[in-house]
Amino acid sequence: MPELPEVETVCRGLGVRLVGRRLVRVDQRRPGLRQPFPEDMPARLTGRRVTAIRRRAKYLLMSLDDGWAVILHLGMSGRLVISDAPGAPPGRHDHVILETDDGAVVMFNDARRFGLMTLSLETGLAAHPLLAGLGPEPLAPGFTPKALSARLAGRATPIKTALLDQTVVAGLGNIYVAEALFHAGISPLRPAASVAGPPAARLVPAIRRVLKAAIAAGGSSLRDYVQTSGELGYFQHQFAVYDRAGLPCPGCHCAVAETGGIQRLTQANRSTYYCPRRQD
DNA sequence: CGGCAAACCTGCGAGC
DNA sequence: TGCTCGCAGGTTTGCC
Repeated sequence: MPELPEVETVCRGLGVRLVGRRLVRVDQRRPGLRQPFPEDMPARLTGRRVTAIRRRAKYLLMSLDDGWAVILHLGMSGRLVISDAPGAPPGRHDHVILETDDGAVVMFNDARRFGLMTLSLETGLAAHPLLAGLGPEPLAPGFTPKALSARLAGRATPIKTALLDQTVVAGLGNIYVAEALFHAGISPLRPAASVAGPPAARLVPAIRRVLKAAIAAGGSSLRDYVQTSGELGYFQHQFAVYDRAGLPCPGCHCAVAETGGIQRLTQANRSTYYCPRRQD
């Protein structure tokens, strides 16, 4: 579910309610998710003031007033929902509950438990194993066609697979890779190395445009994802190819009977959607 | 090292 | 109705 636009949306929603607030209650309801929670996590968070919240790739980073930071990942099905109902009974998959000094309640809910929450010293974040190897932020100025080309050079793997690799570019997932490749007119089957150069000059702005539009729409809600307010995202209504196998390509303006419409195939065990006529 | 399949876990829709 | 199967936004591990 949550790729860069969804995590960015959640990050902004959390920032509004948490930055400057003190955590007065932390309820940890299981030992961990993808990995065990740190020893005594509730005790180490209780009483701390939140000084900043930012996003790196698909990770949320929450800085505390004692020099520590929370690293949080939503996995496939994670949600962070804020309410104003302290003491409300937790739901089946509410794993960690944070309460602030002004009555906000943040529920970390994750049915599939692929999410993650851990602690790191702020000064050690850059070198943290989860974060150290990440590639460039696609919305930052350093993400240029030249920079992307350098990371694709020499790679035989399909461009679809390469863009899912978080060390190539940070934050893309299955949805936005498909959408960006469509808008750039690049086949997901092309060897990554062949995208270096002129195609990368189309791909970089396509990635940026798709991500910005998705953030503006509050992300994409397919099954699990909601914003911190509980509202759905609505970028799924703007998908050109993702989850649209057999439907008409928005670029071709041809009958599905003639073109076959959007095609679905499997690459590296994930579904890929594309239009063979407009992407080569 | 590069690339791919499987594993992690739950829920849901489709088909029988 | 109820069962089984396949599939789902991500990441890591282990095997060629």
